Amino acid sequence: MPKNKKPAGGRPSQNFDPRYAKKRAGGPFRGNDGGARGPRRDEGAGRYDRADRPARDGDRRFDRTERPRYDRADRPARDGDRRFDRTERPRYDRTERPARDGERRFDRDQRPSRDGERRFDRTERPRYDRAERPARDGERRYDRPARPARDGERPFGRDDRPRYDRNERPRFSREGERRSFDRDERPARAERPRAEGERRWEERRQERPVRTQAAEDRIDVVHERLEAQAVQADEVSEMTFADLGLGDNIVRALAALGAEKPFPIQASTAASIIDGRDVLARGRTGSGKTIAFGAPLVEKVLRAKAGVKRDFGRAPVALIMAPTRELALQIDRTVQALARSVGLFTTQVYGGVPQGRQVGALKKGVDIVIGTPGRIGDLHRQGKLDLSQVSVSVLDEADHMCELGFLEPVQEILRQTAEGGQKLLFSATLDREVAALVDEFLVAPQVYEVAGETQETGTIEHRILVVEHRSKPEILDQLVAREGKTLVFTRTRAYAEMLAEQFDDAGVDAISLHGDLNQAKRTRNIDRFSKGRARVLVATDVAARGIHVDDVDLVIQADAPDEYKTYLHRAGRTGRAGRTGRVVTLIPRQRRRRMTEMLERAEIEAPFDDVRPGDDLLDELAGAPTVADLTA
DNA sequence: AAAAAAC
Repeated sequence: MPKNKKPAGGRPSQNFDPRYAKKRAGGPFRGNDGGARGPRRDEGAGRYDRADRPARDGDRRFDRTERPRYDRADRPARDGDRRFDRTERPRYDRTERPARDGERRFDRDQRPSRDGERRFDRTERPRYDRAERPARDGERRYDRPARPARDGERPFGRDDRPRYDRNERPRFSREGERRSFDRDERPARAERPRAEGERRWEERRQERPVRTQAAEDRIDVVHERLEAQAVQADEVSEMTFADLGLGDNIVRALAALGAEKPFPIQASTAASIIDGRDVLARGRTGSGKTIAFGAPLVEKVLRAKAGVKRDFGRAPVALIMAPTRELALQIDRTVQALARSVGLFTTQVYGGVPQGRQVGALKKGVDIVIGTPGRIGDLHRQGKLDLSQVSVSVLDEADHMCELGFLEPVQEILRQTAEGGQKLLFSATLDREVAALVDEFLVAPQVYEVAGETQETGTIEHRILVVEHRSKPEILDQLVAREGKTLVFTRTRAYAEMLAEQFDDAGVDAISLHGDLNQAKRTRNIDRFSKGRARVLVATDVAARGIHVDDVDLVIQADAPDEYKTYLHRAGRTGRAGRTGRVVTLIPRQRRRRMTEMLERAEIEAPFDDVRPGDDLLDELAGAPTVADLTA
């Protein structure tokens, strides 16, 4: 029973909801962060706000957000227009000029020190050492418990490594340099007779030992458990959300979100989560993972808080982490709705926006924090986010969060949460990669996947188009000239930007999404695509995972992905929640073999077709996919 | 090699 009877509206966290903040933060500015530093409307509550009053007749209102910022540098120089470029002017250095006659130059260090004069000498000052200062009241110091070294583990310390000596390094020499390579002289690889003992790239790759045997064994245990706990979809098909142990308010909130009946992954994991078990769960893209962890998480936090007053400034007890800001925002939209229904509060903590708002929300007190690792770690280090009370941590896209660059910050954050806290790891491609986290943080995890949930039973049609490199732009133009929503993936940010412009020039409403855009623009663009105001979104892999946009019926991979997991996630932006979708991947001729291997790993069947601009097949593929296409 | 994630 929620202690807090106050309705959710009018409570502080509304101010931190990006949907409300959007108008203020947004703006088609180039190269700044969307004017987010301006005065905030919610700061002086009750102040008269002109924008809030309905417009009077003939009332002209100036809307800052609609006017593009004037950028002098963007305008071509007019004739005789002199532009000053700071970088080109050499710095004026007084000391380099010869002293003029009779000029006295003052050099402090040369002059004998005057009586009683204190001179500052860096070397005399003792170094400030945090560890030597007695801990302040309530200050928590992180001290990693000394743990015996694991087998084969090298303790960290630079001293045992021999110093790098420049002079011992063999000299670089151009002698005996390889003859320059001539493309045309060499026969194509397939035809070229194999030299004696030659192993080709694919074979070499297969032979390469990837991990030590110990690591392999440990990982296999995880993998086997994954297989062992598969839940049959029909076993749980009769369940309702109430049967799973969720309270009335949450069940009603779920219905309002359009979730009337639990999907298999939701039905199978809920009981374990509410029980407080550690959970690993794999569920196909679009199978409802957010609700699968979100609803039981809210239920659990609610039970833990039963009878406890919601104190001002209370520390969060649950943490959800995601790999991108957009995904964190999207998760919050679902979890916040569930949490509010029972009087709990959530806040988002992610980068690219000023901290103030997030810190303000934390100061008031929240129960569930949702965000990305960078800012969460940052606020924690600044002492603005107390993680010590977090007893449930969720990692969405867990395998991705274990990749290079993500793993360490994630580990560091999890180490700051309450000892023995519950951990939930979710992903559509949950695999051995999560072993690093499982080993350190999970205790006897329950592992779930839904039996029979394979790509073959999915609702997505896959096609591979083999194209000439030079005809790629035209082919893409032909594919995106269509009615439905199209999501185009590229490998780089620059190409995403370029394609969006190309489509725009061709008269197709296209926008981009990638890490070179400021957060205001990112949020605005994905919002425009969701609402259908732009029918084509060209994105990097920032949009590959987890992002849900209704009714995307065509995914185009302008660049093929490098990894089968990336293929599955990108493809999973369509065909969600049982709807049909189509994925078209463009590859150059020489990539056929690699593509075939990738599809095998992903367990996807897809026909290959050679296409040229203007081919009827392109128009066909641009049309809406039907169920018949899937069975064909 | 690129993308993501902090200022």
